[in-house]
Amino acid sequence: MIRPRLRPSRSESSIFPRIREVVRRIPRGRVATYGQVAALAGLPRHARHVGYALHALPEGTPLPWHRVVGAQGAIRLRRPDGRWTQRMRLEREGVRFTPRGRVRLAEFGWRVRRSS
DNA sequence: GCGGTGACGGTCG
DNA sequence: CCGACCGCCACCG
Repeated sequence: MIRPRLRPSRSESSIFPRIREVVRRIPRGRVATYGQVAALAGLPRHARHVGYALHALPEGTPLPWHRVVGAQGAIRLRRPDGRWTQRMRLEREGVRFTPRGRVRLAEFGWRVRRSS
C-alpha cells in the first residue's frame, strides 16, 4: 500500500480532512471541544491543529464550525465579530451561555457514543 | 533550516 | 476564577 504521505499543499494539510470529518458529525445544539475533536480525529494532543484547520475554512462553508469551543466551554475566536457570529449560531440552536459567556459542557457537550 | 505564531489545554499560584 | 507558563506541532516567511 502506498502510505499516504503527510504532504502539505498550500494551507491544506492532510490532517484537515480528518478534522472536518469529525466536526461534521457534531449534532445540532451541542458543542465539542478542540481537544475532543482532535482525539476523535485520531490526533490526540493536537487541539491547536483543530483551531488551525477551522481557521482555514473557506467562507460560507457548510461545516458546523461554530459547534467547537474551548475546553472550558469558551469561544476562542480572536476577532470579536467571529465570536459574535459563533455565539449567535449556537444560541439559535438552543445552546445557552452562562453570564460569563461560557457553555456548560455538562449540559451541551457532545457525548459521543461508541464510534460509528 | 530556523524561529515566530496560533480558533489549544493542563498545571500552578 | 484568572492570568502566566509551558508543552505541543504544522505552517509560513
